[in-house]
Amino acid sequence: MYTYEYPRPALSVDCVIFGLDENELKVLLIERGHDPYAGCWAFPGGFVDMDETTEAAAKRELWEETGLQNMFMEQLYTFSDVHRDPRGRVVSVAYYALVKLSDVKDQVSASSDAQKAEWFPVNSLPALAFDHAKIFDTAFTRLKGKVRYQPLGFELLPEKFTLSQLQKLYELILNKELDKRNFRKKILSMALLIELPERQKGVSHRAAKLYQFDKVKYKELEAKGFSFEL
Amino acid sequence: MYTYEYPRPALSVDCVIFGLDENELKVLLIERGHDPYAGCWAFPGGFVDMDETTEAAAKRELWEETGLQNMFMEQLYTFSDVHRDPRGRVVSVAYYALVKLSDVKDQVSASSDAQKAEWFPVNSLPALAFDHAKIFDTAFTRLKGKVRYQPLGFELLPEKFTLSQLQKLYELILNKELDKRNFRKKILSMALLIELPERQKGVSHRAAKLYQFDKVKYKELEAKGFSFEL
DNA sequence: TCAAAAGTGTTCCGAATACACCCATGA
DNA sequence: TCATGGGTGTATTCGGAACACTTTTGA
Repeated sequence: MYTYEYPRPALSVDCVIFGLDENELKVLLIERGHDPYAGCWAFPGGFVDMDETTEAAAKRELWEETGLQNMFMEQLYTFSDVHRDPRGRVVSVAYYALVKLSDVKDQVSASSDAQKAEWFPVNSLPALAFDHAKIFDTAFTRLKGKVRYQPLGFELLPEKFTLSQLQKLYELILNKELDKRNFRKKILSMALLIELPERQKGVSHRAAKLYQFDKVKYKELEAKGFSFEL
Repeated sequence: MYTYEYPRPALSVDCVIFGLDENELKVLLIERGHDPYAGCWAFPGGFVDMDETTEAAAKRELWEETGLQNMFMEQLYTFSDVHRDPRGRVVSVAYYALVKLSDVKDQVSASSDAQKAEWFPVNSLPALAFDHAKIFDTAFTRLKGKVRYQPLGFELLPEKFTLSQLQKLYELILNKELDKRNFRKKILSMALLIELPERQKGVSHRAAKLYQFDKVKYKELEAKGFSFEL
């Protein structure tokens, strides 16, 4: 057996979780109960066990701290500044995740009894612990970049959504207005949306058709070289 | 002072270094001198010291093992499979780098006395140690994806190059033929190439004009929202 | 004079953009 | 009946794709 006898940095994970709340993009933060940075807000995270991958650790921590699971999650970047944690050398592998906030909004506050968890609009975050402001910037930049050529948007919407909801989502993330007719033409021309035999309910105006993203078809097309692009 | 008293995975870095050799894209491999995987080829890499970032570690290892420095380098992905290293738990932060192979070809073999370093065409790699085949796939996929919307190609060419060299490079990486006139039109229309008052020498056909990439101008345009795209 | 690569414009087609009005619904 | 958002088509413009011949050079 071979072993390494050098001192090792500690290894942690952190998760930036995005959720769409009505007309605002939000992220989930945890209020730290003790030092360092007691009272500060931080992304959920923790240390990696010896028998789990970093991705498994990220999912476990998320489950433990927020009760969330089964969302879209992807590795973001590994942060290794020597002094990023005052307690000593900690290298952190960051992930970002997208959740259908409409489905889980109550769930989060209910299950995070020990710690205070809260959704904050991406444009008005409180002071963040460690280098989490940097992690957030990296995550948000990645999301903005990737949403244009990968169908990430659907991970943030409910299963059934209207075209206006979809458009608003893109306008929020890309931070620019889109033409309604052109947007619809383009998104429908990809033939990746299933039109449901249902409509919106309880709105005081004409009810919009509901659509669903056809994940199966997307996977097929993707394998054939098709690339989603907005 | 706070400390963590849990067992920690070891933390290493690995570098996939791409170089363009005539009409082939190659990567640099090191032959392993001892177990595990003695005699196998692997990407240069090593363990992260307590007082350096992973990026610094990657650059240091590269310098120690190959004598290379000052090349373009970017974090690729962090690999954390529990059994990726038979010696125990090792998490590795992988980087990829691009070098102007024409400038450094001899340098590498000269400085890597202790270990055998060799450039292999990306399409005929030997068996690789650990999960390095997976790391390579990730790196090559990233390169192919990123070269289209970031001016990475120039990192692989000599300072002064011809448009044909540039085109061949893109054809190699994207693995498809490009139309000469359209390619030139497009690349010149970006106005990011400086036409030098020089030409190719020693060729038995009409000598091509030499160009240089205008990095300064690119940075300016990029800051204004311009995006390179081939 | 031959071989080999450099260099150069135009036409065509499809996609992106810009743009304005009627429809359905609940209050 | 009014306010609110849902839903639809066309004309124009711009960029991408296809395509072939002349020029220069050294061997």
